[in-house]
Amino acid sequence: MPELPEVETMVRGLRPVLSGRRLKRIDVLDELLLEGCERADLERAGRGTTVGGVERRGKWVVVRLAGCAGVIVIQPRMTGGFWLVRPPREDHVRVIFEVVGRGEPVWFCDTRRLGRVSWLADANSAEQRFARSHGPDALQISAAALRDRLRRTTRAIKVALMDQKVLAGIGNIYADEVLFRAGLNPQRNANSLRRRELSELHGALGEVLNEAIAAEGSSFDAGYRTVLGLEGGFLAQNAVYGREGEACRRCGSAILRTRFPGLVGRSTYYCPRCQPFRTDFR
DNA sequence: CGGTTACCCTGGATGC
DNA sequence: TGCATCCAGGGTAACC
Repeated sequence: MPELPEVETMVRGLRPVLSGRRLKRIDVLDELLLEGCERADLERAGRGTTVGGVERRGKWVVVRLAGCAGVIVIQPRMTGGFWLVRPPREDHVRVIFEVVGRGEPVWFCDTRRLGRVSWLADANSAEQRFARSHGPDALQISAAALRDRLRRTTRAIKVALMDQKVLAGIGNIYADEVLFRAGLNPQRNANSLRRRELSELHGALGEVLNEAIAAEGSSFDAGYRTVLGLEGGFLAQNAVYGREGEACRRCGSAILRTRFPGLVGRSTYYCPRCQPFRTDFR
């Protein structure tokens, strides 16, 4: 669920509390989330260390530690999130960050424990690790780079958009929203898109992501919340995701929900009229 | 190597 | 009420 807009919202919420501040202590409550480091490594890195900055890389949260203390990388994945107010479920707290001079700690919670937390001794190695598994950030990618990357794959355009190696930051919700905005059927082969369609897609990408960031992301059920425990408002204004059977805001047709090969177990929402599979290539 | 699926996890909803 | 099943979907290992 946390995709680019949700992670960007987390980072913006964490920055004033962590950036330039000194960590007192890190407490790892659930070692299952640790990846590529020991509990002792992470806890040692956090003792008395100043935070140099908090940044987003795709769907990763990167906490840079000052000096040569390395970086902490948090991948919220499905249900991970930060809390600056006491979280509703104490048993879902996985890591606690105590900050010097701040009464309450920063909690990292993760209901389903699919999130990952790691500490890397060297900031450069973290960047390299990210670059090996990710393409350009979805908010930064140029129209030309997007075009080049999409015409190299025969997969469905939605599958390609969600591939972090193609571009970083898009998941199931925003893939559907971006494709609606661009008027493209999610099952179109990525390499079948015309130049104008790719241009539309690039424009839609920036628009949708920026609108979602402005709304502080997408919340439904007991999922994602902002660091203050508030719901993100994007799903009150979105076009298709979660709107099966409801009227398309543009043409009034009923929004459809489907599943298709290449995206096992994942729902795709689209408007059959605004996003026809066949196009007339006017 | 590109494309596709299974699996990791838990809690809430649904069905009998 | 109790129990089984399904669903949510980000990421990666493993497969064809």
